[in-house]
Amino acid sequence: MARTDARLRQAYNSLLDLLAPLPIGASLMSEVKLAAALGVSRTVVRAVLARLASAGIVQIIGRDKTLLRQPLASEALALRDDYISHDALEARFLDWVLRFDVAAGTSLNVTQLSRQFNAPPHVLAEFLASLSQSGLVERRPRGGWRLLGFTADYALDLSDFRQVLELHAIRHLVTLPPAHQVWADLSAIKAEHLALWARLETDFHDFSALDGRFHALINSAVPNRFVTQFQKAIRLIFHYHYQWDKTLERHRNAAAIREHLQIITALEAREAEQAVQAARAHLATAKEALLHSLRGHQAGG
Amino acid sequence: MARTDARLRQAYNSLLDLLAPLPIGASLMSEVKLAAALGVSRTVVRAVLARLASAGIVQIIGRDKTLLRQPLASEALALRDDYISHDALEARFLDWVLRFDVAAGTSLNVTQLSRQFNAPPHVLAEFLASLSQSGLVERRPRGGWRLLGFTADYALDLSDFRQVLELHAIRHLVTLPPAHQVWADLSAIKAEHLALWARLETDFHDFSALDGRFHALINSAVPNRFVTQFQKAIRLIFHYHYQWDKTLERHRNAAAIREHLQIITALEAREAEQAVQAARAHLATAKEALLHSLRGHQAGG
DNA sequence: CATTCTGTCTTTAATGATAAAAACCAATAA
DNA sequence: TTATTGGTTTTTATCATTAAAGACAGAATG
Repeated sequence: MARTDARLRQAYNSLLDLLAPLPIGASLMSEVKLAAALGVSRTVVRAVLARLASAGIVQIIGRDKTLLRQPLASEALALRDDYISHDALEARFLDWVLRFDVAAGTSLNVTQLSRQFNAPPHVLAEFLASLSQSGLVERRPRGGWRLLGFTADYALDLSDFRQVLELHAIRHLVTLPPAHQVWADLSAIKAEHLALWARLETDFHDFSALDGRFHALINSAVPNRFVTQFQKAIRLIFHYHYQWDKTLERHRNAAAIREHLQIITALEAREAEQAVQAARAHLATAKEALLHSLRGHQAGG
Repeated sequence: MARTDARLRQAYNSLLDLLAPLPIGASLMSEVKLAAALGVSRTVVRAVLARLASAGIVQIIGRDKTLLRQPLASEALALRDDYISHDALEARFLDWVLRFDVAAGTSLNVTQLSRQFNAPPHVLAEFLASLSQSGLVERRPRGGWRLLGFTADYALDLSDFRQVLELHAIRHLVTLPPAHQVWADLSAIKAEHLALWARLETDFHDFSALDGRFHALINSAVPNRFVTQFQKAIRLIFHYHYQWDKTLERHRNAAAIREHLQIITALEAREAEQAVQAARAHLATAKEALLHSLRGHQAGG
């Protein structure tokens, strides 16, 4: 019917915790300070105080608020199982889309998704709207949404676009002065690559995270909000695919580390063209791996 | 309360128009065919037919639907003033934002915007969510939205990103075979430039549209959905700014036409580096013009 | 007298109820 | 068989309702 009072309940319980160590007869802070302490608005604080007063835990006379008795642990208000966060929704939805073998063009319905992901419908609608910008999903003319799906075609466009941005970042990077932070970071990540190389037999799974940070570092040379935004999306999708395609994983990661090191070496020598060539080769490998994982997944079901 | 019956009303009126030329006693099509003809679902058609029957305009016996009498013009159902379309909303909102009637950082509330733009609140929420991807607007932690605004910083990022994409498109374009459609289009648009040049004294306002088509053509060489999407956003924003900055407009457009022609000439000669240099110069000019229009507008209020 | 605090009121956003529309299936007429 | 319709279920768009946030003025405190 209306907004839930989850916020009130949470604030109530938090205040009970704050009250527990106080002696009986102690006076509470002002409403404004309580609001700041609990991280809620004064309206909520007043509702909480009224509820505490009617429970006989505090007495409110004028602006004096005194603790009448210790609250019982059982007096905490029950919290309904809360909805998941936006980030969790994004992760679970992408996981579902990227794993789910739906034909491109299937229609999504908000009601079912909201049940599936335990989120209110309007949150899902908002989320789908934000996804529509990246072309994974689109609005149907009258009602509902259509999943365009993560097709091979989409993956190709994504890889190509990634290459454009990343080669530009490489070209830009070599022009940065030696005092720039990126060179220190590059040196550090080079050491990490060498360290992982030494223990690759056992820890080859760690490469996925390292790969993500390496590419983020390269792109950080271009402080552009659009580059950053795309980098985030690309990283998410590549990361998810890495999780499935376990074929030749160790071998593939070893090759990728070698490629990364070639790029780093060329960058440190300020050899722009050499770095670009190395990056081009590496991105081609990554694109191939993405398409391979896609084919394997689609074939497997 | 619930969904509006605007769809029913529109279908009813359309069907009245279809019925008008028919003689009395004529039989109507089947529900499915009527639905196809009116562009609505069969449910709506059935509701319309029921309404026509109760108005005594048609008689429905079994599956025979016969026209009893000519409908009067006054029997059309009144349409409540309909909400604006999604595209219109986008145009009006961007117009509002880009004109800087609001300071960057102000919080937006859906209710007020929904009144201002005559759109239901949830449509506005959906629209804002889709905008959040392009970084013009962001969600506030608890409720509401914040307008990040079209700052000089944003314009710089946008111009830089545009340059990355467009230079890539240029480099790609020269590698396309002579039989490719783009060369014919390029030749055609070159002629348009020369034609506009001849009548520039009077028609310099036509340049804005030509500029948009020229850059769209360049980018069409790269058939990538992300490039296309960004091109659309960039075009929108540059277009809006062109509309205000009237200082030296004729002079500026003349310069831009010369720059365009230089790019085209270099492309037609397959001189990649020369084309890139010309494009770089032109994009620098465009960036300067954008920033200039921004400063002028901010100073003006 | 300045500052802090509270009571009251207004505005706004999240949520459930609900009507309209779409989709589906079985039955029936052609 | 094939096309059409009746009945039913599912889903979406819209609205009323309520919780939360915020603003303001007046009261209380130091």
